[in-house]
Amino acid sequence: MNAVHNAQPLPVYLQIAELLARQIKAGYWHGGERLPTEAALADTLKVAVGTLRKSLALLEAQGVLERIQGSGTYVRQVQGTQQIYELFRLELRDGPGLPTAQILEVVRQPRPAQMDRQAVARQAVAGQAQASAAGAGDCWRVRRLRSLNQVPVALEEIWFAADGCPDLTAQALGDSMYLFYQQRLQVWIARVEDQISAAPAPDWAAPPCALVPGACAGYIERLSWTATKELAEFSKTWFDPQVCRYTSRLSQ
Amino acid sequence: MNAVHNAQPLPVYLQIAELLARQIKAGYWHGGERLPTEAALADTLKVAVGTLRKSLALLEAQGVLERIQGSGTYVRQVQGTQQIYELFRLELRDGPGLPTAQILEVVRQPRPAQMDRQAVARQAVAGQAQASAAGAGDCWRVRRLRSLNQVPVALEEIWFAADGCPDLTAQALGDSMYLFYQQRLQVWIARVEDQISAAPAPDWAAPPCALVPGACAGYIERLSWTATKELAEFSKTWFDPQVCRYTSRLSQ
DNA sequence: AGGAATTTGTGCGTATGTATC
DNA sequence: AGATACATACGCACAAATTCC
Repeated sequence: MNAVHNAQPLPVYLQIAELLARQIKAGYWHGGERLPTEAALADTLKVAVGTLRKSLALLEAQGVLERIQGSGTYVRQVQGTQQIYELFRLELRDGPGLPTAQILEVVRQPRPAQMDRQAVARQAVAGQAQASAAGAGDCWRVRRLRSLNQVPVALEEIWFAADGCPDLTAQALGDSMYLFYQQRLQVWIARVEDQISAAPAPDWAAPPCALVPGACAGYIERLSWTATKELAEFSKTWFDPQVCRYTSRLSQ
Repeated sequence: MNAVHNAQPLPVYLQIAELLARQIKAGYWHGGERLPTEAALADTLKVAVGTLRKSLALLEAQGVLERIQGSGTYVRQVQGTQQIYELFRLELRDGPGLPTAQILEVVRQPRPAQMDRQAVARQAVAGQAQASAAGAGDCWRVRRLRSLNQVPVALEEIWFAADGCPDLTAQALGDSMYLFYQQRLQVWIARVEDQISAAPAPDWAAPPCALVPGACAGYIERLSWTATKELAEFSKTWFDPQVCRYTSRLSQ
């Protein structure tokens, strides 16, 4: 099964979440403001209240909104861009900033070993290891410098399958890899798993990033899956713990 | 407003999630196994399908279950203990292990500055800074050594308000602070926010933990809130990045 | 202080779409 | 192709928290 050509429309609740996030980003709703009530919003957006609630819950989990029972739904103070597509979770120490990216290098490489991980639960049941399939096809490896509010904060190394994307130049990649995946590869990232620890910065670390090769840095490994549960991306991120932090919110 | 005496029953969907997590921990459902269908489970548990789905979604977000459309709901392979109360998110590099804790120290201290943070969204609207209220009451500071499968992996420093808990000894604290909060203080932790970076290990680091004072370690700061949005806990965790990682899952 | 109105949280039930087997 | 199982969407009733009068 290839990753190309599954250009299905997004579920309504994701469209709504995306719409609201864009409106907030555009300043239509400003930080601290109270949104209309669920009933009013659902009415103007022509969706059921339950559907809207799912969108609002998602935006709350992402830290875009705060919902207070009996009071209302509020926009949290500062916001970055592209809340939905952008699963970037690094924030400056005084709060989220505007994320941008600068491409440092684009090369073609053999698929790294970390992308061979299997889905654990199914494997144990289905028995047959559902064919390691694509095998060890080539991957694109992209190196980027990430900034928040123009401040360089992290270095990224990203791998994704080269099939479905025979040619790739730095110009084709924008600030958001997820937007690129969706618009150019028709691949929608539905789930990510991050593992955060600390590690020496890579040997290609150099100014203008404050990281020094071998010096201690925050370190993130990310696996991203498509809506069809196929592994779509593997990335490593080294960030400067003096300047930014990884933020994770969980509610029950 | 004090934190004591709000012993309200948990919402049904949390009770169900708790029940399922305990059954899995007890081995009633084993790793890789497929659970009964939503309809069957909802029927035996005497709840509506929608309510059960909320429980299953929560357990999936916590990494306990994996749900596959058209196939079923599966138990993920290895599991720690107390999935619901325990929001511990450190895992060994080969997967989650059984978490335990050893109390190193319990002392009474003035409230740290980090616990004075305000709810941003409301503040901007309500204007009046809703009374810094409790002011700078005393806190208990607990230091613990955390292990996974008997392997020491992290050091923790935890603060929580001393009111409602005038006396505290190491014996009164179990392996799970959240269980302690719930059973002894009647405080239910509903939401946590973690910020992960890297930092030098504290000067009280010592064997049997592999961390060395001043050496680079993974570093987590956590704020925990009650269901009534009151700040309940502040903690710092230093972990050995050679042995374990912080794991964060997000799906849309 | 207190009660009514407002607003989100919880729970229930149903119908339809889509992926898997 | 048919049966099974989860995903999405709709709608309603009541509880709980907040706000306003």
